[in-house]
Amino acid sequence: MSEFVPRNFIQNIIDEDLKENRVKKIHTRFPPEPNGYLHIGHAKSICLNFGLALEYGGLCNLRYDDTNPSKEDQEYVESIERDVRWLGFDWEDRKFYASDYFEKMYESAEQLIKDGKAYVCDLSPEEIREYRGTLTEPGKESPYRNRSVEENLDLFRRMRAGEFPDGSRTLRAKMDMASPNLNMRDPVLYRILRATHHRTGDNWCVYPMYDFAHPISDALEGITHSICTLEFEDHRPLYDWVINNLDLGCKPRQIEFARLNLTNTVMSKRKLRELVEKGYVDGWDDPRMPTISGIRRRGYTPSSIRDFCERIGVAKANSTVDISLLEHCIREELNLTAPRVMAVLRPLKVIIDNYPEGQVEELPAENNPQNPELGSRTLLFSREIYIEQEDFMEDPPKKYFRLSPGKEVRLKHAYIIKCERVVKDEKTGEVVELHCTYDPQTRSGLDQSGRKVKGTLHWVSARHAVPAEVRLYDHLFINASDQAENGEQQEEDMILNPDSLERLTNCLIEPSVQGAKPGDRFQFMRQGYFCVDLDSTADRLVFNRIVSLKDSWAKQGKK
RNA sequence: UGGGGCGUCGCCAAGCGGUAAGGCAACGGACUCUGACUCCGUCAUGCGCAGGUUCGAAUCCUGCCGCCCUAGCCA
Repeated sequence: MSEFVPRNFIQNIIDEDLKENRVKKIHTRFPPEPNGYLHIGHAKSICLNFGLALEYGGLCNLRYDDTNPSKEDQEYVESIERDVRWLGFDWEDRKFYASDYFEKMYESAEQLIKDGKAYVCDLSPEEIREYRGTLTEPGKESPYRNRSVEENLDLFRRMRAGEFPDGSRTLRAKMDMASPNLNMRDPVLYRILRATHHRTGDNWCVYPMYDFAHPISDALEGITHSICTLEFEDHRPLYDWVINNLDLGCKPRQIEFARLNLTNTVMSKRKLRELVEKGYVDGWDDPRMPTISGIRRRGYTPSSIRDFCERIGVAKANSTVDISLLEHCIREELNLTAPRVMAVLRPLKVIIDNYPEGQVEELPAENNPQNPELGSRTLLFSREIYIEQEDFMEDPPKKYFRLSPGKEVRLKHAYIIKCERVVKDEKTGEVVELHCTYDPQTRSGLDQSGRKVKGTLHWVSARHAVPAEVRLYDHLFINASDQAENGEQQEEDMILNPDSLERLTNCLIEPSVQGAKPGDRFQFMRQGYFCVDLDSTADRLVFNRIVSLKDSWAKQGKK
C-alpha cells in the first residue's frame, strides 16, 4: 500500500471549518439511490465519505435516497449493503432512508406554504417547461403562483389525500422565474405519483423531489459536509435555500467533486444496464464489469480498491483515470500475499527421455519468494510433463530464451532440460510433443553444475496435474479512436472488445490447488494473478484471471 | 446563447507570490531458478493563450480560447 496520502480540497475545507469552529465533529453520508448496482465510481464516493469520517474521528451514515418509488427496489439495497461492507466500511446503527423522513418533509412543505414560500401549481409538465423559459430567456410566473396560503394548504392536503390524478398538480417553491440558474425558477418540491414504494408501500401518493428531500435528510441526520458530484453544483443555491428557509437545527454544507471515469470501461448506469440486458456480459457481477460485484468476483481485494481510490485523488476537474493504475494496485498487493503456483494454460506435452519411467520425485517449492511466512509445498516431478505452448518455438526470434530445438531451459524448482526432438502432427504440421533430456546434476537447490540458462519455465507433471478451466479477461472496451493524442477518452468513442473473455478449458494445474475455495487467490507463475470463481465445483476448478503479470517480452513483440 | 464549474507531463494530481511534489504509464540499465518482483536512472526553463502588476507569478489583475454541467413532475 502506498504511504503517499495526498490532501485534497475537501480536507482543506474541513480543516478550515474545524479551525473556524463552524463544526466540532464531522459527519458525512453515502446516499445511493437503490435503483442499480454500485460500481467503482461509487467506491470513490464511499471511500471519500467513510474515509473522511474515519480520518477526522467523525461518523458516516448510509442513507438510501429513495424518493422515487417508480425506479427503486429492495433488491438493490441488499446489494448496496453487501458492497459497502465488502469495501470495509461500517455504518453501525446508522442506516437510514430518505423515506424515513417523509412525514417530516411533508410538514416542512406545509411550513413553506404557511410562510408563503411554496404554492400548489396546476400547470402540466409541458406547461411548466414552457413557463420555465430557456437558458437565455427568463421564465414566466405560473398563473397559480399567487394563491392564498389557505388555498395552497387545502390543495396540498388534498394532493396528499389522493384527490388528484398523477401529474395534475405539483408543489413548487416560490423563488425567481427570472433567475439565470434554471434550478431556481420555482422548482418542483412535490409531485403526485401513485407507485408502490419499496418501504412505505401505498401510504403516499405524493413524493418529494431530490432537491427538497436531500437537504432535509442531511439536516435531520446532522450531516456537516454533504459531498456530491459536480453536476449538483448548480443545485447548491437550492440546497441552501431549503436549509435556510426551514428550521431544521443544522446547516450542512454541500461540496461537489468530480466523479470517476476509467479508461476502457463505461460507468453510467444506463450503459451498464445495457451490457447486462443485451447479453454482452453475463450479469451485473460478470468479472469484466466495473461494478463492485463484478470487481469482487474478478478477484480484486477491498484493500486494493481503497488504495486505488486514495491514489486517484479528489478534485473538481473532470478526468479519466488510466485503468493501468487499478491494475497496478492489485498487482502490488497480490505480489506480497498470493501464493505462487504453476499452471499450464495451453499444454504442450514434453517427454524427458532419460528420466526413469515410473519415477516420481518430490521437489520443495517456496510459496511466495517475497513472503517466507507463506511457507512451502512439495511439487511432483515425473517423466512426462506439460509446458506452455508459447514456451516453445521451433524457429525462435532473437532473444527468445525459452525452449527451442537443441536449446536448454530450466524447469522452475526442477531441472535443466534440453530439447532433442520435435514431434509434429503429420497432417497439420502442428507441434504435438517434445522429447527432451534432463541433466540430473541440475536439480534446483542441489545444482552443482554451475550451468546457467536464460529461461525458466513453469510446468506440471502429466500424471499429477489437475484439470481446470481458466477465464482470461481483458478490457471490456477499447478506444475506437485509439491512442488519440488528445488524451481524454469519451465513452462514445469506445467499442466493445470482442476478446474481453477467453475461456480455456484444458488447463492443467499443480495438485496443490486442489481444495481451493471460491475467492482464493494465486499467482500462476509467469502469467498473472487468478481467483477461484463461484462456478467451481467439487471436481472442477474454475479460475478468473484478475490481472496478468507485466510482460516486457510481449511488449518487445509489439515494437 | 444565460448561469455554474474546470484547464499543471501521455493519464491522475500537489501547489495558495519565493523560483514546478508524488503516483501510474513510458524509456534506458542492474539483478533474477517468475522476461515477474526489486533497485538505479531518464521523463514540464514549463503550468490553456495573450497582456499587465511585482525584485519575483502556476499562484494576483485584465482579456481571450477550450472543455464539462444545466431548459426531468430523475437522482
